[in-house]
Amino acid sequence: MSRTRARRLDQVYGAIANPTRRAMLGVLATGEVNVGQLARRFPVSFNAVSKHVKVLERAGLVSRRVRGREHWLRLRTGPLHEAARWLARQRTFWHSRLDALEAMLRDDAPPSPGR
Amino acid sequence: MSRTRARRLDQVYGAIANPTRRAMLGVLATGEVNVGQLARRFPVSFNAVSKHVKVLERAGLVSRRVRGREHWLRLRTGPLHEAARWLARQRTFWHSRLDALEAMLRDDAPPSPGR
DNA sequence: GTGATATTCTACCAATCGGTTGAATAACAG
DNA sequence: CTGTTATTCAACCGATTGGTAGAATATCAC
Repeated sequence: MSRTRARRLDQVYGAIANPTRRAMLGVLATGEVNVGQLARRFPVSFNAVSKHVKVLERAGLVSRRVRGREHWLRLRTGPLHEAARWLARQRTFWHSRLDALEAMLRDDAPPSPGR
Repeated sequence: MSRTRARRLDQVYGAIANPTRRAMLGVLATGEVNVGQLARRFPVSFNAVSKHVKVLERAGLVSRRVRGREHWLRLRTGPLHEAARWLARQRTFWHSRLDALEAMLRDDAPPSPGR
């Protein structure tokens, strides 16, 4: 995996690791909103929301269009596709590996059938 | 979404937001390894690896079986399935919402075809 | 027992995070 | 121009993070 792709994954997973930001993406999915509208939906300060938006923006999950004094935010699904694809790929890879391993252990020497 | 499920998502996404930990999961997929074997594969101190393992463990991605003085680690795919499923569900939901929105804007008043 | 090995625990550090408040900037409304 | 509104910027705070080093603990090998 390329360095830049890895960092993008860091940023996307880091962004959605926060419940407030996950909820923000949900709001963004209903259409473009500006920062103030977004802030009114969350029990934190305007400035905190502004910071969260910047995190989402840095991860490429949100784009910003400045229209007068208002900043309109738009959900970008590209990075989500990437993140989902990486997860799915790794998941199946890991699963097949573990299945093979389990089969091997079953034939050979079960160490502790635990869990 | 339940509180505990949300926190589990926080932990899983937080865990895989780190490239070293993602790589560790890759190693774990090849079978059980103990902490020392894992540490030898990464250019950080043994203690740093021990900490990373604890993060993965707290996220439910790794289980530990103590055998004498060695701690054997095993990849747990359950939380990964959950995380992937959540991402896939949200992704399609957001996408359909955005498609509907785009269609509406196309019929009504294109604000700026942007991107 | 002694010594080596595997691991965690404790303490520390600098950086980041999620939050706040207050000031600065810029655009609208009169 | 004045004032209000929308937003960022700057500074601060306490908690967390990713890393280190050293001490403590427990197991193995002799």
